[in-house]
Amino acid sequence: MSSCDTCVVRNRAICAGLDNAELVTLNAIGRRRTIAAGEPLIWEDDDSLLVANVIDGVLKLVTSTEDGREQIVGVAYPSDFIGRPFGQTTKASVVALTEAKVCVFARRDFDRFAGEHPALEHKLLERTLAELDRTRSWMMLLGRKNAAEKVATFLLEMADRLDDNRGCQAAAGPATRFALPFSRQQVADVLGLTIETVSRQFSRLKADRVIDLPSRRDVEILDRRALTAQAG
Amino acid sequence: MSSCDTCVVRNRAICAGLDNAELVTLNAIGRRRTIAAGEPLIWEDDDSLLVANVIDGVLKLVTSTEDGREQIVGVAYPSDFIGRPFGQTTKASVVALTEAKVCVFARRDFDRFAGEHPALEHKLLERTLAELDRTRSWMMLLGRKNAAEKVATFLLEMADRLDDNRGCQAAAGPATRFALPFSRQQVADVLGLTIETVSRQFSRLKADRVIDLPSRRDVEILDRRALTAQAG
DNA sequence: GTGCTGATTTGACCGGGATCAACGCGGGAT
DNA sequence: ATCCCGCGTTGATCCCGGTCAAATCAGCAC
Repeated sequence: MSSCDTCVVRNRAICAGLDNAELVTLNAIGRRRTIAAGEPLIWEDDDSLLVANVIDGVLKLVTSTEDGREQIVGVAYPSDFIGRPFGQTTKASVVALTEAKVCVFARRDFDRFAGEHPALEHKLLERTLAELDRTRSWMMLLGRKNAAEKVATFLLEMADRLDDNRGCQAAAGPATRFALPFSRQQVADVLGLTIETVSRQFSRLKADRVIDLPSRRDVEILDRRALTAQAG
Repeated sequence: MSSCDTCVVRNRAICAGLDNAELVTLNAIGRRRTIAAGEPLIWEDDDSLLVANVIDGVLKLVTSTEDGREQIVGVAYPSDFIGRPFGQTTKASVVALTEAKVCVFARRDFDRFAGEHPALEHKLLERTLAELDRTRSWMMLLGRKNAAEKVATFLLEMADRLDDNRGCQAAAGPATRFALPFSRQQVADVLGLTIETVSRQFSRLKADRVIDLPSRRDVEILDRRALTAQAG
């Protein structure tokens, strides 16, 4: 994606308000990095050594119990910020779901830079508050929605988020057809369900002609109204 | 609590780094307010008109579906910040669980003040990041833990948080005996369970001599090790 | 004290989603 | 083409936690 070539400059979300000299400095301390699908970038409960900026691709934030249960607690799309600035340890692993391009900063460097550039901290605060809102509405889903509502809500959010982030161009309304960056197991880990339940809900929605599943990873929303109704 | 008399000055969490003149200005735009138990301060999906600083008491942040299901998505204790700065609408209602003292700011005033005082924004960013971490670990609980694990985790967190916030004095390790600020229904709303299930888990823990329930709102942890084991 | 009211506990039963198991499909290697 | 192998789907059964109902308890007014 040519307009995303430089590491940070094009990231309007983080960089709005920074002047050119500041952007040059920020670029200087960041390092471009490509992560293969399935590769981790940050480990749960590790020292918080790096933070990063997603340029392209999708990553999951995941926590797990000793006995192997996983819960995906967040999903990072292009222009999202990942990692834990101003903190000693990370509380979630970050793993690439697709091949991902990120701009990595040593946390200490980033913290220092941020402390000296209030405009950056302000943007970061706004994003963090928005992420907190999103996370809280996901709690509603996990705690109070049934399997059908969870899957419908998930598909609608997917359509929105994947569209919002189609490269650097302007958004063009929610997508009706898209490639899921998740396996069935990962969908289950997002929704607090099992793989079998997710599969059954997908099959049911397909049988009811609410969605179509042209291939394992592709979804087409046929009846957005019905899907919205089922999201509760 | 005498050392908390002024509205903002004593709130180390938000105000560290502000000089005296700044504190005076911030105090000037805030208004002290007492909320009776059960009274709302902020409504879900409303315009974001005010933000506030908790001085004393406990409040819940709650979202609900049209059909009346509720999920508590956060709990605010003294020194916590509530409301949605830099945003048009609020995504959760805020309701006092106990009588609560808060320092209320018109959001516009607060936003402007924050924009002019990077030290305040920095503190707010740190708190928001910490809250996001806490919220994400709560997602693990909602999505992947069973009823016994949820209740055990809840009691342990309660003991920690209530102790951390005993007035303005220093913490003295997690409490073993405390008054729950929640009704059984509210515990259920935090954990994504029903009131009956919560009650049964409490009864079971009492029968197993892991906790004691001297009265409906009081809890005493008799066997912290066992409780920790059950938290998963 | 009695009676009222709402919260909590306890019991009986049921169902949604988990679990266990078998099967199908599709893409890659050869 | 065939064989794998991992992912996904479908079926059968089970059980945890929800639902409905009744009993009990704690305040509070009088």
